[in-house]
Amino acid sequence: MHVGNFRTALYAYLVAKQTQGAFLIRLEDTDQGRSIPGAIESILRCLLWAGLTPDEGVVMENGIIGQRGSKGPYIQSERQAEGLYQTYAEKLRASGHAYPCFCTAERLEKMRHDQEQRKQAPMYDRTCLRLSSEEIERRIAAGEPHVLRMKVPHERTIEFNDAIRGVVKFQGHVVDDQVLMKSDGFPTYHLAHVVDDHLMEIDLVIRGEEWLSSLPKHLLLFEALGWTPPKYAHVPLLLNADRTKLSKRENAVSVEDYIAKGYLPEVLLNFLALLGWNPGTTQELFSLNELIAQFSLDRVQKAGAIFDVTKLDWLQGQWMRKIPLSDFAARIRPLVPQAKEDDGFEKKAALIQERITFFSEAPTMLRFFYEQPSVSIDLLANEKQKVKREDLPAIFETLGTILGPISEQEWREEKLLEETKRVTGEGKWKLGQLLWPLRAVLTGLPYSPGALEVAVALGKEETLLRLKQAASLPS
RNA sequence: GGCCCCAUCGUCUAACGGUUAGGACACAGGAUUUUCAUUCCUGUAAUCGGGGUUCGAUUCCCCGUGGGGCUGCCA
Repeated sequence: MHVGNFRTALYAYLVAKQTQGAFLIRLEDTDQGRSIPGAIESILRCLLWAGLTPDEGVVMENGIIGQRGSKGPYIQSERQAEGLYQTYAEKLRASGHAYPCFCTAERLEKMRHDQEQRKQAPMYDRTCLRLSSEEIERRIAAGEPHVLRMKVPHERTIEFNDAIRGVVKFQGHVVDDQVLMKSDGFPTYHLAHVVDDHLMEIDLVIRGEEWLSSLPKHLLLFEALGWTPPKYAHVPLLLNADRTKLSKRENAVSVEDYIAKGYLPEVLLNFLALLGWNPGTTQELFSLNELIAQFSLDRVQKAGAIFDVTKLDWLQGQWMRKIPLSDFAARIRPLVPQAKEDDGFEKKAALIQERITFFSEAPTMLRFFYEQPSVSIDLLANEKQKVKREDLPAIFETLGTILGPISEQEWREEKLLEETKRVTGEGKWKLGQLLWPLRAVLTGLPYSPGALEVAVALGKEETLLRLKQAASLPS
């Protein structure tokens, strides 16, 4: 699930909840060639993770996908199988709002190419609109592949009021005769959207700005079918740093990426809500319920927002301190990857770094122990490659023995400093990194982020709770 | 090329036509801290350009400029 779609889903959810409406999931899978196995599971999992549970449509319960609601099916391929879109396509054709087109892909390609050469806007030239009804019947009867195109009234001006953008106008003659039914019998998005949103009694459509230019087509279709269109809100796009449309190439754009990195659902929700919307106050931290209470479309920004995750880490820190003590250990624990028995520290450290990017200290510290011969002493000297997670407590214990009982006053800073300098060539910088986490774990004193990480790695949940209690956690 | 949308600090953004143009993140400096954390204080930093309208434009209008989206038998 793309973060941009996730934000749109959030906005839709918020409006649905604050207006006592239903948040509905419909699966738009009319392009058979582009269906990705497991995609719907992934999307629903992300929604569930964030607490955006659908009231109706395609739902997931106990990991099983099902459908709920009286206006189903909610999967367009199933609706297509029922001949639902075909019915309305025929109505449109009968009323003269659509016509069959037999043009081949090759001809269309050549046509567009020629139009571009002549510096014209690429648009269907209506060759097939001039076909006689006899010829049309004959070619259809002969089984010739064809599509159904909508006949856009060129003389019309289509005007509409977008909830975010206000009044927007289009001249009919610049709107292309969009394909409504493909030659494989599936509808295109345009037809499916109009038919389904009417049948499912959708009264508000929140979608990305990339749809704005096809809105006149949709409005015309609602009109041709004699239906009242929903309200529309076209939200601005999320952008790359260079202000182009947010892409996978330049950013981590999948919600699953952020889940894997250990960000809390509250954090992603809070972050995304504020990218393009603000309450008009100085409040920065919002729970889902607060968003439901305060969100409004008229405070959504018109300009696109750069997807800059810098603020995400700050939010993570804020929420880490905010969540209840009782939840804390349970929510942190699963973030630590299950390293294999024979994974070395390097591997483990890399895994941790990869998965918990906001705990920067621990991997370095683990590496230090791993590479530090004088600390590892005999314990590690001969088994460098075989160190297991299970060995960690022993290592720490050994360290404790070497350093003597650790107390507030008798802290063997000198010795460690000396060793650290010898091995790393650096001084206090590494020392602080090492001492505090270690001390915290060994003595149970709540202190550093490294301690948190070590405690997680060792499964010391009591320590986690103490750390949390100290309320001095960095992100 | 055509059509449509947009334009305030580096980023996210606030500002009934009248503010020293505000906040947050990031950054810099400082205080607290037996950590590179937290917390606190301070600082650097913006209205794309040009015309109007007005006593007065960030705000309203027009023209530029810049950026983006669409221009598929994809959504």
